Amino acid sequence: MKTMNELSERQKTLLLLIIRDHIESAQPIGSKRLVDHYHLKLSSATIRNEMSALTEMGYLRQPHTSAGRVPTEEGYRYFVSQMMDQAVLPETVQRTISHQFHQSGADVSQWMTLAASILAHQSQGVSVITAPHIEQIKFKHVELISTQGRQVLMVLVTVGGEVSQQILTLAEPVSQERLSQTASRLNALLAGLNVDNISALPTRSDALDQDILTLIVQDVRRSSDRVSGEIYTDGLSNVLAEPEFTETEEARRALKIFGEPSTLKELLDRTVPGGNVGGLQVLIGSEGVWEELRQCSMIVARYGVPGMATGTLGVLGPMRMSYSKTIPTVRFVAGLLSDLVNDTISGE
Amino acid sequence: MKTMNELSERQKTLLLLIIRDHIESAQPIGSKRLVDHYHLKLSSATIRNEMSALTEMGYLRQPHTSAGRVPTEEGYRYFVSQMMDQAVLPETVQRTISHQFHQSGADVSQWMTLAASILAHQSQGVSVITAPHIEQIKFKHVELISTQGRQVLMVLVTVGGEVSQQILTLAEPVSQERLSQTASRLNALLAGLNVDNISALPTRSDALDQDILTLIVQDVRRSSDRVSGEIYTDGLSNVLAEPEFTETEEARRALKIFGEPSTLKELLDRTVPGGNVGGLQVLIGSEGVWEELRQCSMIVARYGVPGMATGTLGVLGPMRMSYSKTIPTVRFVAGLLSDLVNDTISGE
DNA sequence: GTTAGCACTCTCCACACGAGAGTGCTAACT
DNA sequence: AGTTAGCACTCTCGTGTGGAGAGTGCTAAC
Repeated sequence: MKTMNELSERQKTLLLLIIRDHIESAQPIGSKRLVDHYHLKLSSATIRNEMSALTEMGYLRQPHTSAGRVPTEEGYRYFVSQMMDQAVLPETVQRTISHQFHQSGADVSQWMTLAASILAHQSQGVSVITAPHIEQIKFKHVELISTQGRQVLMVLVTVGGEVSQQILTLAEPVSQERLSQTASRLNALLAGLNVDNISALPTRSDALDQDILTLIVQDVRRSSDRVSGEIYTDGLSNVLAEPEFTETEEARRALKIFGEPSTLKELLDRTVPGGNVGGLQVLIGSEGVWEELRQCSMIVARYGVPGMATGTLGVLGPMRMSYSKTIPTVRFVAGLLSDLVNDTISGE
Repeated sequence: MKTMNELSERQKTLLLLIIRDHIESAQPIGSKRLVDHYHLKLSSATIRNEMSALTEMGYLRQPHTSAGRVPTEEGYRYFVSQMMDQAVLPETVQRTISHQFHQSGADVSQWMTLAASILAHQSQGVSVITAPHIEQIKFKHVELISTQGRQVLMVLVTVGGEVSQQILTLAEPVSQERLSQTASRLNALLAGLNVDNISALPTRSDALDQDILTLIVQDVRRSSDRVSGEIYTDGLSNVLAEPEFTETEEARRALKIFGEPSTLKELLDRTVPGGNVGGLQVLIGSEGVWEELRQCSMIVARYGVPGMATGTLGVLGPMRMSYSKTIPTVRFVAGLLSDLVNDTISGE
């Protein structure tokens, strides 16, 4: 295959046409079909010549000698690079989506669920989102609540509004009053500090204060270390509807990945190690990091406020997915979520 | 079919043997196969006669004239009723499972994930668990934390240790100091009360106190109304491995239900409306409430402390699932979770 | 009551065969 | 030189046919 980049104008149109048609119909596209459907001013023979050339160049492929053409990974890549910038979500859709977000509560988990649902529905693929994760965690508030005997519930709030809770078991029972005093002392001491600041503090004289302080550091450090937040997903059943997954073997392999949230999470983590917010990444076929997903494509983006709180969202689908719809949707939703994160971080 | 309950001893053994074999092999069982595998002191002809009788009685079925026999729903039901009480999880497995729980953190969500994973793994089916849900919610503690401008984070703790958080937007900015005062007044006032008690309280003179109070009632009421807690699931890919789901149409329908957490939740809610803790329910085939799950069976149990906090756990699999392994596992895990819930409610 | 024997039925698999779709090539046309 | 019509060729897919194999039910003998 000669990868010379000299696609004639006609070859370009033809290639895009073929890919578009194949994305819709899921079938190999033949020369006759092309002339029939789109009234081109060319004969099928001419088109055959061009198709032959495109095949030679590596953009198309024949499943077998007497079938139509199917795009190769290279073909899809060209297709995506062509429509990448110009693809825009229709006004009406944009407004519908925004509307849904404004109707939903101000709760992060509701946003995530909604975003996952919208992405899955629009793209007819599987959507995956990680909750926004605070990158530089700053302490805001701690609360100690005695529950039963030596058990104490510690609620830790960070500047971004993330809340983590943990049940501690103390060496001996402590009154709620003393717990409250400890909490208020620590609140005064730690306000606005990050992990490193806190670790650098001198040891406290009060034993209880010091114990709690240690636990706080542990907890904050733990959530700093996590690469991403909780995971949300939707649209699993979409993928089973696609004809490329009729062979059960294929479906089984894909399901193994789509189905288990833990795998999906790892997939996202692996895929966008340090991607920039705003950028959109389109991984086609074997470009992806996962062996089992050779047949699939993935569109991922990071959202949030860099340096503060970011998350990842993406859509996973067959290589033959509707890029022209999915790409702008992912882009739009990422923007929307970024705005929401920005609002909650910096007040309104 | 005559449903006379007069199974001879020999028919009983034969029926159980056939079902056990079919659960393992997933294939219709013929008379010859039976004599070969299990060295019975009978000829294939005699077995054929008995099989014919069992078919007549509705316990077995022939997929087609010249195939072996396959259990009917009735057959499975008989099978389950026979092994229900005697099936016990091996000591070693029990210990392994307990061990895993003791190794994990003291966090509810970790317990759930672990339980789901264990169930799925042991049963080779799809596991579903709802987090323990407090039935009679009692107020324990509220905390108000000013975040940015008019936004306030409200953290609400109930007696069971459940924590809910919510972001409020007040009419005007309020100092952290005033928020803390309001919180401590409300904490003194509401300690140990349930929704109805709180609703019955006279209106507070302080406007801010009253506003927050109203929000607390709303929040508590909302979580009281939910039938069950958050849902956890695992083992989706197991089900795709089963031969009965090789026909894609079948698989697709099942996936539509297994795949979306919301559907699973509804399924559980519908299935165990008022089941008692400790009891185990086995739903075989069309006994279930879901049309699409005619081919499936479900084993569900409730766990927790009745009247306080309960949840549901279950395993969904093909009708041909390994009941003898799954039933005791579900029972054991339910007991384990009940103990854990009991511990966190009543201290240790 | 049990068993051996046998005819019968039905599935499954392999193979062949024709229809259909699509191609590549050549030769003629503009 | 680029485009087109025509044609032979190739490959898939659906259908049909014909054993081989498995399992049954029945009958007659033990």
